[in-house]
This record gives sequence, C-alpha cells and structure tokens, in this order.
Amino acid sequence: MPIRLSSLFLRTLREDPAEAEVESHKLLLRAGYIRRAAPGVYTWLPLGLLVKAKVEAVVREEMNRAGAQEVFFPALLPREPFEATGRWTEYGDNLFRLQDRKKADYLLAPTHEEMFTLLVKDLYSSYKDLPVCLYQIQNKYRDEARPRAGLLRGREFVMKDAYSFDIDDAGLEKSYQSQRDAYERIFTRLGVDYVIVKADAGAMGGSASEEFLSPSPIGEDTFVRSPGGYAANVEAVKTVAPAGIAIEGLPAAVVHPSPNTPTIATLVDLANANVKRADGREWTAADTLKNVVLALTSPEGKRSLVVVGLPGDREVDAKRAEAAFSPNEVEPATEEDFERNPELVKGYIGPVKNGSAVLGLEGSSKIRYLLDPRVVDGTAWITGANEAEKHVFDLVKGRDFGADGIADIAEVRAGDPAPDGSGPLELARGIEIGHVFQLGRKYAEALGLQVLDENGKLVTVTMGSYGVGVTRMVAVLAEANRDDKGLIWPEAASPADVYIVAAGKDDHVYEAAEKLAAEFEAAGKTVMLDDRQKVSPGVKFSDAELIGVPHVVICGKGLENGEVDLWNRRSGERRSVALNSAVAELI
RNA sequence: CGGGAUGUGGCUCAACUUGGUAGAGCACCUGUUUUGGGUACAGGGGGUUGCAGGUUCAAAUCCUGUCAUCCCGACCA
Repeated sequence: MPIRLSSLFLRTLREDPAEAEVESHKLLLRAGYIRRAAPGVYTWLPLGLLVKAKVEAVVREEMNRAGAQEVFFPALLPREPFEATGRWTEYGDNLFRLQDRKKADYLLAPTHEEMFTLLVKDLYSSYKDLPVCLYQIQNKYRDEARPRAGLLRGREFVMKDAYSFDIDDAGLEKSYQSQRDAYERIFTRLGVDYVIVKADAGAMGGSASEEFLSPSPIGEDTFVRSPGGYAANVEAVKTVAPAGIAIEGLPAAVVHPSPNTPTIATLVDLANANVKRADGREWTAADTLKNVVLALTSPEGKRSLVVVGLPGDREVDAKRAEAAFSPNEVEPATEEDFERNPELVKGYIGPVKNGSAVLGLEGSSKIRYLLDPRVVDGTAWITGANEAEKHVFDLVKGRDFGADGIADIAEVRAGDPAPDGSGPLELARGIEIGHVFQLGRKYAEALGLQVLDENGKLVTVTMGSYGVGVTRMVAVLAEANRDDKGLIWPEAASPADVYIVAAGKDDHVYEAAEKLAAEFEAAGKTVMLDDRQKVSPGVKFSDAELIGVPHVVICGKGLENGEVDLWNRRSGERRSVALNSAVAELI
C-alpha cells in the first residue's frame, strides 16, 4: 500500500521552529520526521522512522556480510558489570542511573562492552569458538551536559555497536580490517562523504583506533588533513621535528633584565626594544621558549607537576595534553602548586639558572621537564632565567639545557607540515559517524574472559569495538542533502522510492495516480502518494520539496495527453513522459 | 560547570520601555471560492502570559526568588 498523504500522521510546518539552529534539524522538524520530547530526546514520526529503518537496513546488511551476528541486549542494565570495569564511577554524571523497588542500582546503558564480553564468557570457552563478531542496533543513553542540534548529539540515540573476539593479535587485526571494510561499504552506500582519521587510542590501551568523520562545518570534532591524503584527529597528530643545528659558533647565552614582562607579547616587545639580533630580523614569539607548568593527577589520585617547554607562539592544546598524559588528568598548575615549589618564578620560569639546571629530574627542582619536538639541539631561545624580571637570551638546546623527554602537546595550526610529508595541514570540522577500535584485552581482563588454547592453556581474549551512530547518521544525511526548499534524501535513505503528486481536482486524476502507485509497487518500489483532494497544487509541491523524496511524479494536467511529469528533486529537472512508460523510466 | 539569550493559544511572534478588557500570521473547524507553485472571502473554537511570592485599586508588563529551554565554551568510551 502506498503511504497516502491524506491519512499520513504528518503536519508540515511553514515556519522554522525556534528550538532549532542547525538547518538539518529545522528541516527534520518542519518536514515532520521528528519531534522533541525532552532535551536531546526525540520522538520518531512515521516518516522519520522510515528513514531510520533504511539506515539500519544498510548497516545490518553490511554487518551480516562481514560475518557479524546480530543480538539484542537490554538498555536497562544492572550495576555489577559496570562496577567490575570501574565504569560505574568513571562515567560520572554522564550515566543515567536508577534504582528498582528493592533499591538495587541500575543504569541505562551508555555502551555495551561489558555485556558483550560477559555474554561471550557465558557461552564460549575454547579457542575453537573464535573468532566471533557480535553486534546490535540499540538505544544508548548518555546524560550529555549539552545535547546539540537535534539528532546530532542526543541523550538517547541509536547506535550499531559490534565487538570482535579473537584469540590473538593477528586475529584481532583481521577482524578489525573486516569491520573497517564494512564501514566503508556502509558509508558509500548511504552516499556520505567521509574521511578516516587516525584517532588516539589513549587510555583504552588499544593499538589502533580510527574514526570515520563526515566533513561538515557543524561538526564537533576538529581534524587535520593534507593535500596528500593524510588525515588525523588533532590529538593524534605527530609534530615533525626539524633537523638539529650545529652548535659550534652559536653566540653564548646572556641574561638580560626584563621588568614587567609577564606575557610572551610583552617579552617580545622588550626584546625588540633592547636587544638587537645579529641577523637583523625582529624577535617574534616563536623565538621564545614558554615553560608551562601542568599538574597531573593519576587515576590513584596522586598529583605531580610537569613543566613543558614549547615555542612561545604556541598554546598547549588541552585535548592533546590529555591524550599525551593519559590516563592522568591534566590541569594548569594552581597558585598552591607554585607556593609549594618556590623555585618556579611565575613568568620567569626557565630550564637553567646561572648555568645550572633547574627544571628536570636532574635539576635542582626535581620537576620533570619535557620539550616540544620543535625544540631540537642547536636551537636558541629567549626564556626565563628563574629570577624575577630576568630572561636569558641565546639559550641553546643541547649546549645550555636539556630535558627529560618530549611532550607533543602544542596546538596544531593550519599550515603545519603533515607527519608523513604529504604537505601542509588544513584544519577542518567533522561529525563522527563511525569508530573502529582495537580494544585489546582491557575488558576481557576486567571481566575474566578467557578461553583454552590448543595447548589447554587459559588465554585472555582480545577484542575490537566498532560503532556507527545510526540516528546521528540521519542528521548527517539531512545536513548534507538539502536545499533552501527542503530535504533531498539519497535513494538509500529516502522514506519512499517514488513520490506521486496528484495535482488537480477531477476524480480521474486521483484514479490515475492510484493506478500509477499500484504499478510502481508491483515493480517493487515504495510509494508516497499525495492524494489530498482539497489541497492546492502549490501546497503539494511545497510539501514534496520539504519531505525530499528524490523522485517525484506529477500526475495532473498532462493526463489529457496521456502524460505525467517526472521531477528530479535534486536537479530540479522536470520532463513529460507517457503515463504508461513512467514506471519503466524510474526503474 | 562558566558566559549569553528566551519563556505569551499547537507553531512563529507582537503587546512589557511608560501597569489599565491579551493580539496578529500560520495551523485547526464551518461555508463559499480556487486546483500546475503555500488561492480568496466570511464566520468560529482555542491562552488563569513557565512557576511561586511581593508591590499596587489594578501585573504579561514593576520587584524578588525559582524552574525550564536554546546558543557559545568546558565536558563527551
């Protein structure tokens, strides 16, 4: 049966809802696909449900093709498994928690690693059972501090999550590749533009992690890419270290007074006013070495300080710092930290004082000192002299100071070179639509998932996790496929294959349209039919544009000549064809 | 959690500055009209103005508090 507009549960809106800011969100509301139920929580109307089902169908087909088997876990989970992996606490406020009538703790699952791991542990105990890959398409619940843009970041959302279980690393690698290939097929079939970026595996302990990002200005993730095809998450970018410079013949370090230079900008101004450079150019912020004091807190709660020296024209990137020092928490040092370490003279911190090391485990402060990769041997810097109102000039790395190691946590800027030499980096925004991840043994260890190997020995299983945001995909598709009139679905996601507009008031128009609808359905096409007799053609055309089925057939005036019009929603092209060839034209 | 904004029929907004019977468009109902680009006209139903308290003869409007929502940032396996 065709979906008839005369009875479809739908009310399109002429005006943009005030609650929506992002175009795709406005259109999904206006065209009657979704309604807001609570912040970040949405009701799916009939049209929206059809689109969601289409996306799910593509995901399901490709998962099955990749050999994964579908299961379905509850969204309502007991506390214990999450306690076992520490995530009952780790998840913090983002976890929806509740209690049953006996006051037992439950949660609404934000993700299902624990449950999948326990399920495999429950049923399997031999290497002969592996590898196995399971998936589900399920609601997830995360009490996000700030839901955004309708379906883009919701507190309830649908995700396909898959998990692979292998006996060894080689198996994991293979499972990972298989899922990665499936993802490429999924996004290609849905017509989504995507880039695969290297992500930082961080605390999860996995060896490989890649994100599928759909480039979009409304995206929440910043990533970098080069003309030569390099792409990575900002956290994962490795800074290219320049070649070292010969130290012989460099000018000696000299301490200059530098009153009232609490910031890099004031320091550069003073340097230009008082100290001439041998090569005649002006000093810039890039000539200064800024020493940033960070406080690290370990998972056990132990607090320690670390100083990172980086070129003065760069800021520390908080996300890169978190990733680099993971699993420690990172925050700027507080006043108390400075009070406890009187050798750190705020604004005048430097690696050495009067020629002997201050920073570093070997220095007088015993505080770990790490350097940006750009600070290579032979580079000369203006930096703090560890005395109020004094800076040292021409302090040379490898001659005058050293460090305990490297910290690659400075911000990445457009124009920085790609690590693989593929050209200058460009910064772009993207929406994360998929994530493939070699989890390793973290969850298997925490939950005791072991199997016997061929020698009868217990070994811990290694896992991969693979996610696709299904409801987010609907938003991404809407955002990427629209114009000022409305949505334009790609065929793989459209609520119907064909949209027939019956334009006219005579009954025979509606009869012909019904007959045409039946013919399309007989040919295996799904059909929406605007059979509203008392609605003017203008309204019908506007609704057709708003709803966004890509292929529209206008059944009306042309019938006098035995013709209907085929209207391509995307190109706007309309052409008349014989009524009895319309079906053949669109197949 | 920090910053900004907004709460008035189902939706989009006006009235608030300067207190005095709550209004328009869209949507909905009835009738006539119109049928290849949101027809036109007439009539109609629907709001204790987020909530609580205060000032006042009188509060959507002024004051205090509170709750909620949206946007930016922080956060986001």
